[in-house]
Amino acid sequence: MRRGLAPVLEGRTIFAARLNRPDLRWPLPERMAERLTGARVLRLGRRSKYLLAELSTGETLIVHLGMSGRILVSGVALGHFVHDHPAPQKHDHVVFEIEGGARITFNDPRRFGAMDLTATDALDRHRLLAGLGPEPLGNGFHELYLTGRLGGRQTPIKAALLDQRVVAGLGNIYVCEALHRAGISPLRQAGRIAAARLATLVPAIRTVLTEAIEAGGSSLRDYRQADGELGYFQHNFRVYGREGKPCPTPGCPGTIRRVVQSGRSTFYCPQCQR
DNA sequence: CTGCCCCCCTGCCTGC
DNA sequence: TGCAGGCAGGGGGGCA
Repeated sequence: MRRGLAPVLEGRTIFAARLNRPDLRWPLPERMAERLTGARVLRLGRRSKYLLAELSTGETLIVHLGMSGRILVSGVALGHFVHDHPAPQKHDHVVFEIEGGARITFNDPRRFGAMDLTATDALDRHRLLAGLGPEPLGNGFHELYLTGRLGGRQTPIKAALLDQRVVAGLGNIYVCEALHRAGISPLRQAGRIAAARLATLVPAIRTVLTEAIEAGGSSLRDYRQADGELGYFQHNFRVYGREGKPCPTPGCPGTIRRVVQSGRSTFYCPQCQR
């Protein structure tokens, strides 16, 4: 999402912001439209699943897509196509008009998404960002860190990896996929994973994320890239959503199972994940 | 602090 | 055709 939006946002001024309702998951920030209008986007960053638009006003706009959120760019050339402004859709909650003709529309049927505005120099202390663990693709995420962080924990590894304080930015799909690649059962207690297996988990997580980003993400129902195109990593899922299908691990006779852990679906192969 | 459970909300699909 | 129930890429908050 960040990669798709950066070219149309970075260095550009926000000409207008239209709020079609006062809240998403939480109330939108006080006077949000006024605080954004006329601001230039210096840089579009990301931390965990939060998009961070650093503004010339000294504030940063924080955006989270929740489960069903989409951000759509129209009115400018993206790749080979000029995407005309589409007809307004139900659940278009926030619309930005950008210098250069781009329109950025935030659409979110379930409204689990969120936006906030906060002083850039206090960004690290923002309540949504303060407790986050290391970035899985960054230097702070490695075997030693993981061993230390998971040591003694009784919770299943699946739940631990979904805990954003342990590692930031992993969701249900990518945790399932990474555990399968590492040969670790999602049911296994986090504190009781052999060091050798934990060592494979770090590269497994990195590989899954890198491949998924390269594929433009995973489109199941709602997700679209910034240009409206579908992501296609869903075609590379090895376990997610594949209950009853044969395990794709070469030589593995297993069948993918679905179980529920802390209220979320887990998909795994009981044969090759231990 | 840990682990668990509920909740926020809409839409879509299945089965009866 | 209608309706109930289950499910969905997240994550805050309350509870024991």
